[in-house]
Amino acid sequence: MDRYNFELVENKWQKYWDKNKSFISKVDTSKEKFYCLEMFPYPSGKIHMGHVRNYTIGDVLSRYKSMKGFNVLHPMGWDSFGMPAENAAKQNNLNPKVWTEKNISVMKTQLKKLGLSIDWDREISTCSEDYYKHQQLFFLSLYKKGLVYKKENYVNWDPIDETVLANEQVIDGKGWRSGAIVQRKKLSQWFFNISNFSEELLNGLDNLKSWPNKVKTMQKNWIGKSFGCEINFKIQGNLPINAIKCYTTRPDTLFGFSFLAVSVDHPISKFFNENTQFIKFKNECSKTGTTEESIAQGEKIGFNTGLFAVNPLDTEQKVPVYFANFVLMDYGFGAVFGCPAHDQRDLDFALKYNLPVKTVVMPENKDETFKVKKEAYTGPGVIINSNFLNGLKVPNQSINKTIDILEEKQLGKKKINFRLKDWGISRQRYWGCPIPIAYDKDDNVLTVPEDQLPVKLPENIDLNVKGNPLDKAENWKNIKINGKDCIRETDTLDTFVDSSWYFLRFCSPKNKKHGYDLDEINYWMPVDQYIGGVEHAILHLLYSRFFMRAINYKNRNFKITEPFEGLFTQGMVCHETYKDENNNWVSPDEVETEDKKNFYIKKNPSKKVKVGPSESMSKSKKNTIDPEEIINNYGADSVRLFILSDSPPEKDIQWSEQGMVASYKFIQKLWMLHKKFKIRIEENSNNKNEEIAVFINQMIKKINYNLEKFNYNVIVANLYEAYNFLSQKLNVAIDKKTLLDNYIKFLSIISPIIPHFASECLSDLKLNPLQKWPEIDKNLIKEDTVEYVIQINGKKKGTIKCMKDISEEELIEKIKNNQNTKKILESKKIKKSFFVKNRLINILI
RNA sequence: GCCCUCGUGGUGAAAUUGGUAGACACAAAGGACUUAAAAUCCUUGCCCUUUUGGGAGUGCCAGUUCGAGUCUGGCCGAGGGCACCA
Repeated sequence: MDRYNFELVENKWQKYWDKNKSFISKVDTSKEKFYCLEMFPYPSGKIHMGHVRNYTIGDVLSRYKSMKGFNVLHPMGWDSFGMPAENAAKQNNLNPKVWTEKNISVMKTQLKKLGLSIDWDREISTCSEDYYKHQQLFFLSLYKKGLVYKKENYVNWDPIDETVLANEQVIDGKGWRSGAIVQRKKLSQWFFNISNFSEELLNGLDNLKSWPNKVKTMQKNWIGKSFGCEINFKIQGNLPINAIKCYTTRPDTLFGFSFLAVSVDHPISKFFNENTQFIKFKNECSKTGTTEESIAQGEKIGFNTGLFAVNPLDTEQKVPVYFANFVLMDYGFGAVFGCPAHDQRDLDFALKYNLPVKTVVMPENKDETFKVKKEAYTGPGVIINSNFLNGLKVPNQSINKTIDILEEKQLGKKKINFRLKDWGISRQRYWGCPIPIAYDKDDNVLTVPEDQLPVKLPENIDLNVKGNPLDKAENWKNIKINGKDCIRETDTLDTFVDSSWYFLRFCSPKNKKHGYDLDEINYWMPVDQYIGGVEHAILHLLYSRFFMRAINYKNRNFKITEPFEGLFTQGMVCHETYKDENNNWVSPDEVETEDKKNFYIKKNPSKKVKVGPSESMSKSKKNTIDPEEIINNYGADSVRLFILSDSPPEKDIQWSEQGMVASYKFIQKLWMLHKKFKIRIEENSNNKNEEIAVFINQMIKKINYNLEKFNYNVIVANLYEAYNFLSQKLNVAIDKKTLLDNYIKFLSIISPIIPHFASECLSDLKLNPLQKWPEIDKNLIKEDTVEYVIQINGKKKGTIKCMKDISEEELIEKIKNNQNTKKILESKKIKKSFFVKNRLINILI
C-alpha cells in the first residue's frame, strides 16, 4: 500500500481487538491492577469532541499501563436516566427507553470507531432494571441505617421542568438545565443524610494526594467548616420570647454588639404573621433572595420587631432585634448578632438604620483612636474598648478566650458548624430510579419487600401530563404490601444517585444478587485514575465520596471510603463562534474564508459572518464539530493524535482544522518512514551505528516522564522530534539488529496514542501487535561526553563539549585552550566561579 | 466582595523544578523542484551589524541569588469557583 489507508487499517484492528478479546479483564491476584475510569456519558444522541478528548486521554493511560504489565480495568457504561430522554420522548411520542437505547447503540458504534481499549463485556446502563434494582437495595439499606429520611421543607422548584433541584443544581438562581428562575416551594422530600459525614468528607480530602488542589479547595469550601460559639441572648419586650440563640465565629467582638438580626422564617416570626407590614417585608425578602440579586446588589433591609436583646457580657446594654433579609434560616440558628465594625454586612445594615458602630478590634500598627467608618475591619489585631477582653490578640487568643469566659458563665457553648446541607434526592419525574417505598392508608411509610424488587417503571405511560407522570399512573401506584392497600412513592431518585456507585458495579456488572461483589471490589477498587470534566468537581465527586461512606457505615465488610485514588480534570474543547448579520449563530461548516480576515457563508459569499471568541463547543452556539465526520475524513488515529497535541490535557484546547490536517499528514509521513525502515532492515547491513539506539532510549526516558505527569501534548512533540531524527538517520544503511530493536521500541511508544497505526506496522514486520512497554538500556543513555554552558558574569557566552565528570579546574583549562572558547577568557582575571557538574560554569571576572 | 488558578513570539505551547528561554507544531514571508498550480523540501523569525558578532527580552515594578519564566513582596490583566454561611 502506497498511501496509508486508515479506513482499511483501523477497521481491521478494531475487529481484531474485538475478536481476540484484547481488552477483557479478569481478577488476577498475581498481577498488580490498574483501574482506569473516565466519567461515563449521558446518551444524548451522538458523541461530542469533549468525549473524544476525555476517552482518548484515558485510553492512552490504559494502553500504557497494560503494556507495562498491569492488569487493567477500563470499562464503559451509560448514565442513562434523566430529563432529556423524557423531553425527547414527549416530543416524538415514544418511550424514553426506546429513545435512550437507540442513542446508546449509535454512541457505542462511534466510540468503537475511536479504537478505545475498553472492556465492553462490562458495559452497564443505569436505566436498566439490572442496575437500578441494586440501587433500590442500597436505598433500603441506607434507610434502615437511618441515613435516609423524609422531611417537609422549602425546595428549589423549577417551574419549566416541574421538578425539585438540589442546591448544587441552582446556578445564579436558575435551574442548571432549564435556565428557569427557581421558585421556593414547600414539599415533602426524601433526603440523604450527607451532613452526617461532613467532618469525614472534609478530612478525607487530605488523603487524596493525586487530586488537583483546585478540586479539593472547592469541596473544602463547599463543606464549609467553621469554628465558633452559640450564644443564648436574653430578650426583653412585650412578646412571650425569653431568648434567641445565635451562632457566631466572632464572639470576641461581643462588645461591639449593635443589633440582633433573625431570618424571616425564624420561629419568632409566628408572632408577626398578622402584621401586614411584616408580610409585605417578607415578600420583599423572597424577591431579593432568588431573583434580581444583581439589581438589589445585596442591599440589606430589616424590619424592627420592637424587641430588645441583652448583651451577655454587659447586661446594661440592650440592642434592637430586627428581621433581616441577609440572615438564612437553614444555617446556624437563623439568627446573628450584629457587630457592624467587624462585619461588612452588619456595617451596611447599621449605616442604613443608623445603629451605633463601635470599634473593638484595631490593627497591630494603629492606636486606640482607630475607628471603623465605611469599611468593616476583619483582619488581625488587638481587642480594644471591650472591658476585660482588652489587649487580647485577634484572632488566635481572643476567640478562644471569649468562648472560655462564655462557657464558664454558662452563657454560650463552643460549636462547629458546616455549610454542607443534606442531599435532597426526590425528583418528580418519570425517567429515573423509582424509590422503593409505599404509604398505607394512614400515611405510614412502608419499605417495599426485597423480594418485590426491582420496583420497575411502568411502560406505556402518558408523559404528556402536567407534573409527575407516575403520580397519574393509577395501575402502577396502587399496590398491596402484606395484604394491605398501599400507594407507591411516586418520586424518583436524582440521577446523581445513579452515578454515585457505578464504578463499583463495573467490578462485577453481572452479579444478579448484589450490586457489588466483595472479592471483585477488594481487588479492583479504588479507581486508580478517574478522568473527567471539572464541572463535576463538587456534585458528582462529593456524592460518590459520601455514598461509599454511607455503604461503609455499620458495615464491617465494606472497606472503601474513597472511591477515586487519582483524579484528573481535563479541559474543554473550544471553537470560534460565528454570527451572521442578523445575529444568528452560524455553524463552522457553513463558514468559509480566503484571507483569514473576511469570513462569509459558503453558499453565499456576499453574506459576511462575524467571528466571535472561541468558546467551549455547544449546540446552542452551533460551534460544534462532529467527531464522526472527522473520524471518517482523517481516521481515528489522526483525531487521537490531534486532540492530545496542541494543549496540556488539563487546559482548554482550540479545535483547529489545520492542526487536524497536520496530524493526518504526520501519520502519512510515519508510514513513509515505516517503508524506509522496512527497506533498511531487509538490506541486512553490517554498518554498526549506535546513534539511533542512544536516541530512542533517551526518548523512552522522556516519554516515561511525560506519561506519568499527563504531559501528553509534550509526548506528541517528542514523537515529532523522533520522526525528524529518524527520517534523517535512515539515509544510510544501519545494521539490522540495531534497526529492528529500536524500531520496535519506537512503535511501542507510539502505540498508546495511535494504536491502529502501530499495530499495522508491527504486523507488517511479522511481529506481535501488542508489545510490552520498552525498558531503557541504561548503558546506552550513560553519556561519556557532556556539553557545558559557559557563562561570564551570569551571561551565556558559549558552550564546550568535554568528558563527563571533569573537575572545575580541568574545565577552565579546557576553555582556555579550546579553539572556539579561548577568546572568552583571554587576558581576563577570574575572581570567582560557580560550577554545576556536567552542566554549566559561571565565571565572574 | 471572598477563595483558587494562570499571564512566555503572529498563534497553540515547551523548558528534566533555580542553570543554554522559545523544543514541537500551526500561521506568515522568501527560496528550491515544476511550463504552471497543488503536493513536498529548505531557510527566516525582536533590535543593531553586509558578515563575524553584539544587545534587549517570559504582564509591570522592586527584592533574594553567581545566576530568576521558575523563589519573595506589591501592582495590573485574564479565567474559574463561591456568594449575604454570621
